Amino acid sequence: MNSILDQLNEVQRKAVTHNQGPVMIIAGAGSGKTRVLTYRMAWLLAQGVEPYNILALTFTNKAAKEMRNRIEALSGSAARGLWMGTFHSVFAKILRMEAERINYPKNFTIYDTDDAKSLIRSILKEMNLDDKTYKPNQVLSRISSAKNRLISWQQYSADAELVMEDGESGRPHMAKIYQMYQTRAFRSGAMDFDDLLFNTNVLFRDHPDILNRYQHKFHYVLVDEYQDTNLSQYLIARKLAAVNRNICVVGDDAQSIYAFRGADIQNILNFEKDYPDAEIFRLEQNYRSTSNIVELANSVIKHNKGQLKKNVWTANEAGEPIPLIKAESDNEEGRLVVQSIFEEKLKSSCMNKDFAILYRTNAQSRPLEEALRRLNLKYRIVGGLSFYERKEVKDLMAYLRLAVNPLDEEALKRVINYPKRGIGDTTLAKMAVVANENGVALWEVVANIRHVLQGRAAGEIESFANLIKSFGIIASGQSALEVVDHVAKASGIVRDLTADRSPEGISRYENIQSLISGVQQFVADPENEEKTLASWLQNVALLTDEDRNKEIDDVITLMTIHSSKGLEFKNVYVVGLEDGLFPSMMMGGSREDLEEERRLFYVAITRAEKKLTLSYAVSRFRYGSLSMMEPSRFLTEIDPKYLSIAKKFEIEAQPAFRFSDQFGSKGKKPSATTGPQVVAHTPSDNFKASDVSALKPGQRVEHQKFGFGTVETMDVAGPDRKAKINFDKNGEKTLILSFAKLMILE
DNA sequence: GACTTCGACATTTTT
DNA sequence: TGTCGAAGTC
Repeated sequence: MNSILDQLNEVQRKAVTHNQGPVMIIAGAGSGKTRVLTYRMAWLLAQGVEPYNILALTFTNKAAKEMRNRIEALSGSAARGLWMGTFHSVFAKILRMEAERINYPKNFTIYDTDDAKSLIRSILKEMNLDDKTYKPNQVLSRISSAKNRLISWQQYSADAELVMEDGESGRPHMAKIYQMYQTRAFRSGAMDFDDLLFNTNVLFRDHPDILNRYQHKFHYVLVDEYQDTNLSQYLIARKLAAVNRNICVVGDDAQSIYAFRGADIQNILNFEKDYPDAEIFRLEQNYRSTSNIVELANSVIKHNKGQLKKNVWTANEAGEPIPLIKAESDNEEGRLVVQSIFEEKLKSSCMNKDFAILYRTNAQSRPLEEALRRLNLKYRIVGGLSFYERKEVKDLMAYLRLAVNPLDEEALKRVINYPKRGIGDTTLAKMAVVANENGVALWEVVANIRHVLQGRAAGEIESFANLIKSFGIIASGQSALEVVDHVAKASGIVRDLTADRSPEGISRYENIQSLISGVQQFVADPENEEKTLASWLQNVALLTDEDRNKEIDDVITLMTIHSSKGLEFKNVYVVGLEDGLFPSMMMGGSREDLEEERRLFYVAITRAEKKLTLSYAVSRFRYGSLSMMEPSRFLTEIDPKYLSIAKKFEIEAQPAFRFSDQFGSKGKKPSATTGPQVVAHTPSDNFKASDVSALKPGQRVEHQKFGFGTVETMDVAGPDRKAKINFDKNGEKTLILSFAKLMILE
């Protein structure tokens, strides 16, 4: 075991061997974070700690899987039985064992985001609410953030402030929707992602005996990516570690990029307050990247305030300076980036898999794909619509869900008329009314349809109910593989798909086959103790990564920066560095939002080992029409000495700013000779883009970048309506209203 | 009840 | 731009 410790630097070694009491490891990008975590567990195992006494929590399946592989390489079979997985998967497992205690069926369903949205839509319809004021997405995220803060629907409706907020934003029925949503999901024997964590908290709160059992079971609790925990997760970890106090958290506040889904960076910033006796280790040596890359990243992140003190450095060589590519359009950006990859491949004889292209939004992938195809470069897109989101896969999954839990309303609605059996919307609506009136699940009505309906439709419903019941019987008796195979055929899905001989139809059929072989693999994997359909479903419901993609393929990877977290590539291209896109204009414009975007940029930069390339386009197709872009403010924050064409950037930056002239601005521009030609403006703390459809000449406005100004003239209304605005510090600018971030004052 | 067409709409990130 | 839901037609 000592030989293992030899592979660590001094701080790493201390962090690994200091295994009693609370520990926080602040791990800079590329500093061997995963290595420390895995060695720490291997070290514990070597000290004779039983694997089932160790709980390791991650955020992604990918991270959990990688850690498992690495520990197995170190400890071999001793690692078997470690409790390791995502927060959601570990606690789904625990909830499943303890389900009766909180009145859920043992085989509860896990609703994915689509199920949740569809449920919200049904509720809105039934409550006669307009889904334009109550956008399902917004409703869901409001509910989600409440649950992440452990606010039940009862507390929500009793909370004057929350209710007032909803009233002010024109959505007074939000609390009621939340209540309905929870009630219906509960009746369906279903939990959404947030419920898994919320209900774990409920379980531990209301059942001290259970909490006590797990507190004593887990002698050691490790949390990866601690900066991404939300309140719900934070409390779970804290409670579980309260007895043994052997909690070890690893994270990097500079890489916190999930505030939008409730992550609270304060959790890591306050660790020392929570555990005054905590031992803190700082991993500051970066082993991944060239010093140019490390220092460029540092020069970016230092614009954020309120960080944990750390100094990331590297002993690696300086490496190449960072090129900045300027393109006239998104298509040209694609061509230039791909061309650069092509040349780099020849020059340094890299493989395809040594390259990654990172962007802020999935929509940016298309021009890149086209360029890659033109040069015949193989690539793979991570994210986008995953395998499990395909219609045919979801259809089969819905049948399987029903086999395990017929109460599952979303699954029921999905397949009650697929394949076609003449049960239409009218009948369904009728049944829904009956279900609501009696406060029972939709399934109860379906299963007892003769009490409600007679006639042809009733006959169809009856045979559907019998089909589902027969699936249920098979599911409880046979192995997952047999069930899936049977259900695929008996449901009529296979027949429906094989009837379609078009290429798409064939590929749909192949997806079904692929799902079946997925079950086969699951059943064959010794790591999965339970081989039932129910446990497979639970497993799959929490799978989003395309873990299915074999890494052996030599392909270029395209993905969002978010999904690149934790990965590294020899060559990284960060594209679309334009204001409004990155940083995203969807963010409110507050300092916190901007800082999160900046951390996202930091994450992107630090994925690169040998060579980093940045790019932006002057114009880009968005929402179907062409829009003019300005270089990202982040580019101006980079110390130019790290850019290979720093000087050129300054010169080339001008055309980007000149575009306002093309729209007729005669305003005087500041005669700066270096840097961007805009007098910097820091948006007010309460800056928020206003609805500008009613903007009038004479009004005072604030622009995020140009500062305060007065509206001079307005174009006629239209999709690219423009306004001429005279800015106090930056002169006249003509802005396209649909893209300008303006706050109307007074 | 099934199918077609049209129109509106939204486009940030994920367990 | 493309998706998705709703209304309209057979």
